[in-house]
Amino acid sequence: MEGLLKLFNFAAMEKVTINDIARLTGLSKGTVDRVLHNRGEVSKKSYEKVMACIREMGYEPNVYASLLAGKGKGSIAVVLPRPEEGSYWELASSGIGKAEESGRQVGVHTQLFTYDELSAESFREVCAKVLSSKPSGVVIAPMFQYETQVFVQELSSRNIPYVFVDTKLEEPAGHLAFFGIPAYKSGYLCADMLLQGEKAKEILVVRVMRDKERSSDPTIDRRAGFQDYIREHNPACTLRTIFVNPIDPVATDEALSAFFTDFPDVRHVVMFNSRIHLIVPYLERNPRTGMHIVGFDNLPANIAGLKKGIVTMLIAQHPEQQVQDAISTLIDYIVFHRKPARTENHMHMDLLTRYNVEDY
Amino acid sequence: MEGLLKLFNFAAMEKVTINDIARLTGLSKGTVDRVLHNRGEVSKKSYEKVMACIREMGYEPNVYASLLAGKGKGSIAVVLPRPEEGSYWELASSGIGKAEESGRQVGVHTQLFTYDELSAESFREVCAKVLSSKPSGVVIAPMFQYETQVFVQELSSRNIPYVFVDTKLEEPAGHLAFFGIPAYKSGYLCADMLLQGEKAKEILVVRVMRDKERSSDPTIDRRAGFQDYIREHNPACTLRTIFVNPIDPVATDEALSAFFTDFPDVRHVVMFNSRIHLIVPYLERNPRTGMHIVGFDNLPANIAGLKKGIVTMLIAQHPEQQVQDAISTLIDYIVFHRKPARTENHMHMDLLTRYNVEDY
DNA sequence: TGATATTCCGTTACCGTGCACGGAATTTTT
DNA sequence: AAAAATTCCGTGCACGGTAACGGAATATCA
Repeated sequence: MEGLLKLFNFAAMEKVTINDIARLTGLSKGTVDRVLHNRGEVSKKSYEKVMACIREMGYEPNVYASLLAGKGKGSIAVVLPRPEEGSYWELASSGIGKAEESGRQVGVHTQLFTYDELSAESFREVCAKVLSSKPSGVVIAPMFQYETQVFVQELSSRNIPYVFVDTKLEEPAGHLAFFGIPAYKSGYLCADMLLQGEKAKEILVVRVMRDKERSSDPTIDRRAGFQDYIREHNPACTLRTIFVNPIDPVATDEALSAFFTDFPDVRHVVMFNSRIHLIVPYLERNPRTGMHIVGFDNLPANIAGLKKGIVTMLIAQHPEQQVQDAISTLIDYIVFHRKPARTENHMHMDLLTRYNVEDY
Repeated sequence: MEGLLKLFNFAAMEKVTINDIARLTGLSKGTVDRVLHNRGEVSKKSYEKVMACIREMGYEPNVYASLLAGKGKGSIAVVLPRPEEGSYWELASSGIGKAEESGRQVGVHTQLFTYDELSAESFREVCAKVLSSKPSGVVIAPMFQYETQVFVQELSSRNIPYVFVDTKLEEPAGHLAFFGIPAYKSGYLCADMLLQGEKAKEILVVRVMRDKERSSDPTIDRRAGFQDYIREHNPACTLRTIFVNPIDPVATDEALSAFFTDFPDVRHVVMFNSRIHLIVPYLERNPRTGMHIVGFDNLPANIAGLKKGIVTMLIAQHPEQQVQDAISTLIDYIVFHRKPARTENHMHMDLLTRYNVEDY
């Protein structure tokens, strides 16, 4: 048989079909199909023969024929924090749209599930909903370590593949892939971009006050990376922190005003979350020359700040790209049975200035 | 009929097939297929009826069925300058690989044609070869305005779609799309990145001497953008130019050495082509502190210079992405009959530093 | 008017897989 | 050993579209 197969392999060359396998093994395509999807009702002998032949001939199923013949391929659940208007998570959600398009063609549709990013309880509820929707794949932006752990265990036991975006669990889990940026490094980069090889005496770090329950927060690592850079390259520099209230612009303005009367010489400002736009209105009304202001993420409001010339640079994580890639990866896995090239995908940290932001 | 169709449209909702159209028009799917690919042999009356019905029902062909039934879809020719080792065009060529993968699945294969970027004659020869290969689509990186003009006219007359990368013709042509970065703006951006809001007294502009025949050169516009930025933001600054020989490292070192003995205070260096790596060896052996060095393109050698800390920043055009997008666009058009969203695609100018270059 | 072109259109056999159905081959039961 | 239960496997249709083939309807010619 060996010889015969080799011969055939050479002759057929291009594309081996299920019929070829059937003919070569002396079985029918029905049987071949059964072993391909190993759904039983095949004798051990036949099974081995078919498997050998498949390997020998390098058979690869024709995806298009399969798609044409098959029914729907199920749905993909995307689990994200509930997006507020113009927020980071709204940007992330927007990635679903494009992925949905390509998914629809292969009979996969995408469903968004959102939870309150401050409440582990709401996350648990949403997980239950997701499970009862019987998805064939799940994309998760995890905020709560423990709850997520429980959730993915359940997914594993049901053989449902899942992909993390933005953050992943600390313990190595059975995730199909992860898409995000390295938080620590992004902070390091941020410092480099802020200082540009110069020295600064003082830097203003603006933080938002939030009593959030979430247990994994990339801004913590980001701040660590930033501080390490300063320690290494500019140890004489002082970091001065103020807190602002994201839902109270007046208080924010007052806080900034107070700061700059106390420290009028500060020229460098940084924020580690996606809300650098919060400080734009104040600086627009109270312009200061020679400012270097660096923030994160390509939110519309941030980009507006960039174009106005208030914000010097944004480091973009492109969350929309992350969820898009995550969904594509799942589709590839579910429909085409292809595993992603890499499990951990550290996405490129994009640097945005007023001069390169136009072209996306 | 109007009413009936509306009704059906509502009822069918999800996916309209060619059989539905046939049934609704009282014709056979053979006829419907003929109008869909307008290959004649259909009476005007039937043609109109089918077209109306298609529009009414929002019919979209099932790509997978089509792919399954159809034969090969032909080939795409990619016309680029012959890549030297580690050059810009080698990077561009590498984009073919990934596109080839997705193309193969739909029965389209990609073929690379290269010409000598210094010889219009060789370009003409290659064009002839391309035509005789009867491609169903062409990607062109044009160097010679006139010859390209002639070539695309020929393509047009044969109804072969073509896409430009890197540069396009000055006169609006019938190209399906263009992928590249805005040259002038990239120079402007480059100046902004080099100075970072500071002032400089002098800037070294390094150029290569090449007596090339090519008639469209993006580095010219790039230099213009750079100069305009300087004029606007830093008019007191002097640009000092030296020329280096790309194939003679020793002479390059001497030129740099001579320059820095004459002007030891210069801290800013820029090159407008993709060869910033040429000056890396000298600066590695003769380190100077506080240097700001900006160049273009993510060539391996340039990235190495970045990682060593010699080059401060690279502005990447990602030519590999450009040709990949170009090929995808052609495939979309040839196979799926979809036109690209935009004809002119100004790609994002990516800013690379030593801290964000790791993750591609 | 009958013969011959020409235009137009329906039929049909694929493309490669998925899957239901029923039947043959084999084993277990009585 | 015949009947019943299993195990195993082949057949055939469906999926939506392509395109060759040949025939019906109409137009053109003698």
